[in-house]
Amino acid sequence: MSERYDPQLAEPKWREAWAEADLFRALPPAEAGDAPKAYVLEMFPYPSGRLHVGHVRNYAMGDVVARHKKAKGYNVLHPMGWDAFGMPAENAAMERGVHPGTWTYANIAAMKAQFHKLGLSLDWSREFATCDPEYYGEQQRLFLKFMEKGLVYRKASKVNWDPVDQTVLANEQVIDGRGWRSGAVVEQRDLTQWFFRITDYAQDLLDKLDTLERWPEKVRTMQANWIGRSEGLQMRFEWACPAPEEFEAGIDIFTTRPDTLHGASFIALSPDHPLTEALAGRDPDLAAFRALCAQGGTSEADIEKAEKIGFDTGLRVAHPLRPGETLPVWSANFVLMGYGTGAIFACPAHDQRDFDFARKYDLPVLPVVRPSASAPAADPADGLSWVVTGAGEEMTEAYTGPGTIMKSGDWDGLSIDAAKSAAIEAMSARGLGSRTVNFRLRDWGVSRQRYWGCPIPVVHCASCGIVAVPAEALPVRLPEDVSFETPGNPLVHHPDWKTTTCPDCGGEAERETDTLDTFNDSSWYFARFASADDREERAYWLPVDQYVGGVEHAVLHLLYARFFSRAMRDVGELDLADGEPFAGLFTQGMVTHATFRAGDGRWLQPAEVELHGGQAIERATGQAVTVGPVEKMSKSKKNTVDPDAIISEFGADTARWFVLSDSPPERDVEWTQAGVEGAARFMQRVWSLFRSLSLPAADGLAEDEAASLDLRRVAHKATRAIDSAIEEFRFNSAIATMHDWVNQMKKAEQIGESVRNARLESASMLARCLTPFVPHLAESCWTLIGQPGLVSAAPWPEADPAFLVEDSVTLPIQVNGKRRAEIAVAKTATPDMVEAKALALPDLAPHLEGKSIKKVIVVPGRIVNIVVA
RNA sequence: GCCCGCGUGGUGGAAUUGGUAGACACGAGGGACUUAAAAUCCCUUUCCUGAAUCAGGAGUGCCGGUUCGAGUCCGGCCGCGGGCACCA
Repeated sequence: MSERYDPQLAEPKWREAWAEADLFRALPPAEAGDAPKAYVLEMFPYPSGRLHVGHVRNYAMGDVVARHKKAKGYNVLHPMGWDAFGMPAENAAMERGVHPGTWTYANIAAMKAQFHKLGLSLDWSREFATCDPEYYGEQQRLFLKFMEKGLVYRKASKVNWDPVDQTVLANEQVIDGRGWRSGAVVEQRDLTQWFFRITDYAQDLLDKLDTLERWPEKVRTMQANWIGRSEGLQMRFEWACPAPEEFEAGIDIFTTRPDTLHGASFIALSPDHPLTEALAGRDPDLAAFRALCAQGGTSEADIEKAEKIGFDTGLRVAHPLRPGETLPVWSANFVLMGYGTGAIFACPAHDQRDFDFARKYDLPVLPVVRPSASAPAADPADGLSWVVTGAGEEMTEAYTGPGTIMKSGDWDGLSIDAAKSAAIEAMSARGLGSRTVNFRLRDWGVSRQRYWGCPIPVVHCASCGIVAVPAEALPVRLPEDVSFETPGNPLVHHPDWKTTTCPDCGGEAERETDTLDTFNDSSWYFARFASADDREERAYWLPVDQYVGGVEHAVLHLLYARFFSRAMRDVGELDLADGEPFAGLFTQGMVTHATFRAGDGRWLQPAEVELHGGQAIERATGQAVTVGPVEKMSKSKKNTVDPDAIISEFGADTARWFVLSDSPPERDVEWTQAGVEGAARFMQRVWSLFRSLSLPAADGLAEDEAASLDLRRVAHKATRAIDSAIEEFRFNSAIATMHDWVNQMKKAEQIGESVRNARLESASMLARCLTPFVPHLAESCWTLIGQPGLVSAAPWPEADPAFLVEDSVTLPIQVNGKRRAEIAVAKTATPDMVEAKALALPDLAPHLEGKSIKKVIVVPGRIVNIVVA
């Protein structure tokens, strides 16, 4: 038996043993007996071709949870698959002429081999790729069910259009107003697109966030902000001038500040408002204004820089509460068509945007809220001067704080909240409006003009319109013979794929050429893992008990999946009462690395750099290297680390151990060579510990009972601490405990044979605690001390409560809150006994001399504090 | 601008309900073993003061408060990170 542990020999051997024993296959519900179920899932990867270290961290975390649950007696489902549709495959096709499917499946094979080397406890029997026709066929069936239920619709919407690639781009793909691939200036186009009615569930998606107790607060907040509920008044302003054609009824607006209605000074319409559009048809100047507004980019930076511009339409509406007063109707670029009604009433005194606009166009500023109830209306000490007309020189910004209503007739003296209610009541009574809730959340546009995605399973028939593809004709398969020569959607250019017949009338028809946004694919894969087609088995496994993935999916993926499981439930496809797919969520941090830059500005790979003390030197040239900030690993900065290289050099266990140690899982961890070497050293240290126990025992030595008891205490306490640390996702703490445990075992090794039995017991427990983290090493150690079978199949060690409590405790003694001494007392000592013993301590005499004791606080088992004066 | 989160040694971090601040690890320094190196093992490592394995003082971003006792709770600042953002 070798003195050194060799992961290259041991790791493949144990993986074979696990495969042979079929250890990680989830049991069907009927075979699970009394075992409770645990569905552990990590976000499945996009098959880019290479695993990166971030994946290693993500999957190592999931594996700790899955293996721990298994050891605790759960029937565990821990599957893996591939999020396989998407742009990179098409890019590869365009750049290298390889078919997206060929490229994707080759990548899957390569990555699966890498996955295998990590020793994860995955049930590969449920593997699939979302580009498998069986998978996307099922997705098409769901799409049609949603359509039947009215959850799908088509409408024209503005999209980012790349005129070179001839495709729609997501907002993330538009960089500084240009397409990320082509570099062409992106245009706004109106296209008819498919949408999912996610907004139907807006309220429920918001409400149920409160029930997701095992989700990070941060993610819940982000989703709540994204859904963006706001309550207010939707009301109508009626004309005080000849009404424009087709808009005779007036203008509907939405406001969250109905309390400021008396301070209204103008109406602002979005440039995209139907009324603006209609008026522009007759007024070239307004048309030019609209064109000007459309020019601005959609990026955040553009919006921030954009100056407020407006156009006076010349129309006027009546103020509903101030007889005889009228308000001008403007079109303004800061009003969005996509929110509320696309029109607002502006109260410049109490809204900064309205204020800026009013200043620019010399519109009235009419304050109707004063900051404090007591201050007289015209008191300059209020910080506001109550200018009623003109440009409001005295106000430098809008007042949006709390206060009391004034200059508002009956509402004077009311609080803002009371005035809001009064306004809503008043408008309801006049039949002009009502309380309304608005959401920031928009319906989900799912159309993509792409080849490598799930085809939308409908046909367009000249006489029947849009017709669903019948169930027996699913899946609608992507054509294999496809060309990427022409820019744009290959499905449109394909010679005959889209040509078909109408399922209803049998006449000529065309297939829909849009494919589904790839977020659809990841919105229900967890249900598919639970079972391909058995609803009861899906009900058994769902919801996912522990989901693990990156925080970058906090909104989109996690929100879409929550929508999908509700929609699936409502079309009778899923038995999930509250519609929540993920009961527990953990978002892990990234793996970062220092960046290195040569004198001439080239980025250098970590392997090209040698560190000497504080100095970094380029190996090839011997020149000094600038060590840059620690950043997320990226190819452009060359600060990536290849997991394969690490595994070949140190083994998978070392890589797993390193990415879980030191930093708390939710935080970023910095990859360092020294840290990896430290992890590798620890593997050897553990190995030597077990090896010394595998040597033949010396005879005839009496047992050292006190030392044995100490060691057993260490083992049982550590087991307990590791157990709860894993359950609470404090893997770094679990690892610190194991370090400490091993240090204690090393000390016991020096004591030797007289504590052999305790060392063996401790080692057996340690091997089982190590298993979720470093399973291969744990197997080798388990075998080394003669334990039967596989430790991966062994139950979690029981911590005996008898060893968790000490007979005596060491209490710190404070005088006026400062620690001055400590005493050892029996666990059973009463506070009085502790107090008496503490006061008698000679160490304390100098601190008590000449002072009177006012109080003695004894917290049993914790601390003694003597208060003196 | 709005909404979250976080500030602890040279570094990553620990301290779970207010109860010995700095566990554990990395790095650094010193030592043992060795012909030498690797490997391994041992010691030191928050700061300041002192006749210095001891004693005293300070210390968890800053200022203040509550408490016998605050890294932890409260108020106000400062700094960093993240999310959203003409959302009416």
